[in-house]
Amino acid sequence: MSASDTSAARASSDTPRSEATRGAIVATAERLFRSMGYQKTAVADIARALGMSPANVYRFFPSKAAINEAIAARIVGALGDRAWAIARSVAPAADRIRGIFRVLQRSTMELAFREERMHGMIAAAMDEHWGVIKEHVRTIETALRHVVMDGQADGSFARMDPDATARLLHATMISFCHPTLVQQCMDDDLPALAEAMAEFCLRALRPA
Amino acid sequence: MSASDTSAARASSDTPRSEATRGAIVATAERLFRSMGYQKTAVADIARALGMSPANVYRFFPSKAAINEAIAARIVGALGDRAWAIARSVAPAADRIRGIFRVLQRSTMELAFREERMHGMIAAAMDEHWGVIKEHVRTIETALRHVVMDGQADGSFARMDPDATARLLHATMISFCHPTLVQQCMDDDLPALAEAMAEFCLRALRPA
DNA sequence: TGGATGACATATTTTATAAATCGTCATAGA
DNA sequence: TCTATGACGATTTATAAAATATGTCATCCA
Repeated sequence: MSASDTSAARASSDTPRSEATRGAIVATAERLFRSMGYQKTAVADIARALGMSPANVYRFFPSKAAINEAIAARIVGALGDRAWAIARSVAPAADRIRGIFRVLQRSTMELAFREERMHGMIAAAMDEHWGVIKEHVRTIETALRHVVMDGQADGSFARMDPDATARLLHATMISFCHPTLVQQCMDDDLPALAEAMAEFCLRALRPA
Repeated sequence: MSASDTSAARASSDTPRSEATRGAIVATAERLFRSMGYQKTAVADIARALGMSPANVYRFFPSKAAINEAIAARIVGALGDRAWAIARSVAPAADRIRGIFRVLQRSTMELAFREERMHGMIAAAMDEHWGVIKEHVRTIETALRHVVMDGQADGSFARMDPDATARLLHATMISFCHPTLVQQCMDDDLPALAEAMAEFCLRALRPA
């Protein structure tokens, strides 16, 4: 659901065949991006790995940037999925907030440590306003709003504007989830900050 | 008080004469940094503008980086001063929190719009962990702690750990005060975010 | 005819080279 | 003696040329 409609070539209408080829391109590109970085891999590299001509890749993606975005969408899509898995769980709303804070912090940190290449790509995506980022922010804020509304419904959260509240919760997460910042604050104890921030936000959310 | 002891040359012990020369160098450097950017101005430019030789500049500063830091210290020092002016005022603690959030947001935004060059320098200072930044963060967090403790003393804030609370408040401000982020989110309504975030934090601070 | 390709024009990146800057030091003037 | 300077090596940065990458198109094959 997350990373399929990223304005792909659509040269051929969405036949299953071309759908599969797009998937193969994305999978191969992701593998190459992991090993050599997205800036160093040429579409010629991707094409060669798939045994096709470079020109043919452009039958399935309108540009290299579109391939970049598709991979970035997979990465942030995984984050969004984890957040939503918690948002939709049956735990108390407060625990779901804690869980989302924790999982997004941990995922971002793992990305930064174990997949520096991908981490750098996401950082670039934010610097350069790639389309996927806006979508991802929306996903996270919607998940947060979902939990906020649940908490309001069962009386554990105060009745503040759900949209505004979700935006604020997301903003508080930026300090330990934004790629640029986690790289700047690598020596800080970000997991502890995330935990403390969740508790702080829950204080703000408690009913009057 | 803010930007004087940034590890200057100290070649000559702090005679008033050399103190004045250091000030002249800083003032000239700042002017040049404003007009042509800190990376494009050579110490030769600074020296020429002052009618002295480049080598002589190094009698007062141990390196170009030290000059950069001195200027950066002036910039962030001004921010810290404004924050402290509010922190020490006699307004209710809650209003002082609001004021600090507002003034830091506005100052950062003005820097980004009206003095792009300096804004870029501060962003670089954060990326590259210049010493001034750690100092500045401490200044801001101490000012926040000051207000938090005042609020706790008069019963308007809950009795949470003042240090941890100050760190959290500062972390929430990052989303609208960090140079990199304000440049990324220039189209967002950051002033409104700052206002809303202040109210949100005050909810967290209110006593049980 | 639908799908793939080699060849090609343009834009970007890499590389090799020249220029400039940073910072040190021995020396000169007050 | 204290302050300032010109000259100098090491390192960075600007520049121009070569190489590579991107994206398009007419052509070719099933």
